[in-house]
Amino acid sequence: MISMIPITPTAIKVACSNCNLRELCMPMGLSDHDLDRIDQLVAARKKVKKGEFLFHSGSPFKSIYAIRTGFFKTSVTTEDGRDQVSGFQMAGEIMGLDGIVNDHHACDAIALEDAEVCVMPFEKIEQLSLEVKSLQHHVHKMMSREIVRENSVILLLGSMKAEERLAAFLLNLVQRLHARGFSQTELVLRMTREEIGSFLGLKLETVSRAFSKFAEDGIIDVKQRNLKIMKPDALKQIVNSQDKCI
Amino acid sequence: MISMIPITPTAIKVACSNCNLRELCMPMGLSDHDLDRIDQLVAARKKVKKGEFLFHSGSPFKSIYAIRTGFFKTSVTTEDGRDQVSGFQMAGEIMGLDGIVNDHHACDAIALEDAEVCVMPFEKIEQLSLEVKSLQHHVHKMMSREIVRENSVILLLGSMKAEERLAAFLLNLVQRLHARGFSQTELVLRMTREEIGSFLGLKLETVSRAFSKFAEDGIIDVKQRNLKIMKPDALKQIVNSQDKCI
DNA sequence: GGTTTTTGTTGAGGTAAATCAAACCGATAA
DNA sequence: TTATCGGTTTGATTTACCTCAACAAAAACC
Repeated sequence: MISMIPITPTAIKVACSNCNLRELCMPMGLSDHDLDRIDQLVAARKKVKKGEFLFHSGSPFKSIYAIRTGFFKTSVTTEDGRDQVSGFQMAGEIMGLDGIVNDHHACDAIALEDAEVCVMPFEKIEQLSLEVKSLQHHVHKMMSREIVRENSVILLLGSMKAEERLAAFLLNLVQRLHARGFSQTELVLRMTREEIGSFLGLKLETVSRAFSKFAEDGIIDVKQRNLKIMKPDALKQIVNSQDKCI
Repeated sequence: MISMIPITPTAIKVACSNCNLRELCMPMGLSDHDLDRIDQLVAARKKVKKGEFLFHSGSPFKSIYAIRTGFFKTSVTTEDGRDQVSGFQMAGEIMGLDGIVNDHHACDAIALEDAEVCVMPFEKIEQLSLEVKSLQHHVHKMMSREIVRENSVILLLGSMKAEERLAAFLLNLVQRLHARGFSQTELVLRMTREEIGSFLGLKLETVSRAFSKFAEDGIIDVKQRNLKIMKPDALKQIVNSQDKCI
């Protein structure tokens, strides 16, 4: 689905001004002058094949990346080798912001399907932010958005049970896809059950069982990675189903 | 402990330049000129009594806050009323960055003991960031640091079991306290078992049992909120104790 | 000082999710 | 066609944590 985002394969100019994802990664309402300058932010486009790393945890931080096409996962690792998926990213989303503090990346970014990203050297962004106020504010917003996103993941991991987590995850996925012009009800899961489980703090068997349960209840229709949400409201209710007995 | 940070009660000038926490919340190596301007960032100091809110989730975002003295918790809430502690903050740390994206706060901030914070209007910060490059970079670092911190919380919640979580939590606490000049081994817990549990995604009974277990094993010495770490290495080993059987 | 309230500990039993294990499916290749 | 392989489903069993409950110990309140 993601890869169906229309791009004109000929004459791709490395420029944000004619990018159809502009409103997702760049500030709006820029003057022509500022727009010209913003175009210089993207040093290059980079293709990343399915399964390849965009960056590794610990590698030097130079740039942040905006996804043009494709789908990524980011994962964090403990000293003793445990790792966990910390997020899934789709077109228009930004990766690499966690590298700023210590000048090296704090997570791995791995493509779950063939992808293309815009490479934006962070030095350049900071340079230009000094002059284009709306860009500066946009950067702040991107980072704040990531903080808020992680807040909600923390809430999910700390206070929800298996089925609630999966329901919240699915709703979040379609919501983001819908914002990109895709269906509100149908989607293709780009990740394995194990990766979903890792993200949700569950084992793959538990994820599978939750899928089966939802399907059995007629809430969703799953066939492998193809998923159709039959009763969105039922999903929402599952998420907000904290025992309200009292 | 925290409240023992020496401050001169007389003639407190609202100025970062003579604040002993400067190196924690502000960039270093500023020229005198820039330092003068930074001093203007702090609009006011604000005292927050134990149990009071510094800000509420949903309330309009205007400022971020640097803790001068005291100890806070932040907590996030689901639609259906579940809430969870998303972090504990101590002197020199910043709160409120999650408010930037949507112009309203995304969590509650509650003082766990009488506290004092520096109120820094974010508009002012952005304004001054346009001119003081090191401040701009500092803001980016603060936000990135928060992203990385949350990453590690996600890892904790998603992949560790009860005792590992508590051990990681305690180590993180002393490490931060130590960076502020306090003991590496002794600390006073500013929060209840329930709040620790909420943060760690556990019930208070589980937290209490884990404490008792650690004490029984001679790893720590707990008496109410007073805690002494007898074997830091044992704690570290518990954190990194993913079954390495194979 | 005593009384209430809050906070913390400990035990017994129940349950959601993990673990272990087997079978299944779809894709790719021999 | 059959074989292989990664991913998925499903069942049986175990276990870590939760729940419920009683009690103890501070802290707070009058």
